[in-house]
Amino acid sequence: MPELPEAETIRRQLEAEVTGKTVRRLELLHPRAWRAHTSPKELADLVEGRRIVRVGRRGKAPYLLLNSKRPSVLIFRLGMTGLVRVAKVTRRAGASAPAPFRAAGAEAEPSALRAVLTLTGGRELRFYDQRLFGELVAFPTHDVDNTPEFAHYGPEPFSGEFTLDYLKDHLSRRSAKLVDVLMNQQIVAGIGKIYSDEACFRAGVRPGRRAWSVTGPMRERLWRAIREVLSVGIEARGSSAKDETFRDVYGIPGRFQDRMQVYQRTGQPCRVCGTPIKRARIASGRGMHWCPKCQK
DNA sequence: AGTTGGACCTGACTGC
DNA sequence: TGCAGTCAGGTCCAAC
Repeated sequence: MPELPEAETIRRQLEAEVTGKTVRRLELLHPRAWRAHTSPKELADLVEGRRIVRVGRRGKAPYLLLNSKRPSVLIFRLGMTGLVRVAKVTRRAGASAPAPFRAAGAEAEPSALRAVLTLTGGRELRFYDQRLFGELVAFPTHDVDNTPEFAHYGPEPFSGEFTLDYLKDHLSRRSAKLVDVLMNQQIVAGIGKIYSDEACFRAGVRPGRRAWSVTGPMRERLWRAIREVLSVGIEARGSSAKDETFRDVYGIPGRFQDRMQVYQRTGQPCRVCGTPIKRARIASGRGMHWCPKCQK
């Protein structure tokens, strides 16, 4: 599932690959590839003929800052299975459907192709999304943090705003489970199932605890663990575990799954103490994983 | 307002 | 072998 490390991997690669290029054309290949309140024409107007001046990321979403005479931003909401690929333009001008893309890594499912941005310089960006939870979103501004997409977001985990006191404050005021608080994008942006479970393991705290019950040295361990585990995830170029379709823009899987301690390891021995990893459901029906001995 | 649970979606997997 | 049922989770939304 694309979370902050996966989005940051995409951001870094796109920055190197497409900065300075101009979007010639946007093709939308599925009615759910863009947000419903924007028409395809509005979206195309915000993207086509504009130069990519910067590549950014907020939480789990990479975005392109575009400009010609007026600024705009194109946000990739990746949802569950969203992928962004960079490819050479291989089809002839005027052809309506892109040829299946084969990259150095695993091949993306051609039927999951939702949108194509043709760029200058013979490159194109392809947006794939198997389960259709992702979409493209654009706004006529560079003030990204104040767009409807991100206005309600909490601080970036690596920003100076995400202090220990900030985390303590939000934990103490919540009765929800810790894992739900960590995944709440309004509290801190960029954490999903994988990295919340892994941060809790690293901090030695059970993800099912009520947030207010996380007190004392646990809070500082958790605060450090969040950033450590996200840093490791970024270094590993994201996570491509068994059920995960994530690939980088070249089609290459990430390596964080090799470092996972609890996520998707139900019943397997804890790498620290050998106790079988447990799994339980949280409010939204999703799973959380923890070691019953290492985590209190 | 905060918390909880369902809906959305489809490929992979499970069990009969 | 085939096919219905289940699982997976990011985000939104309704109900309490």
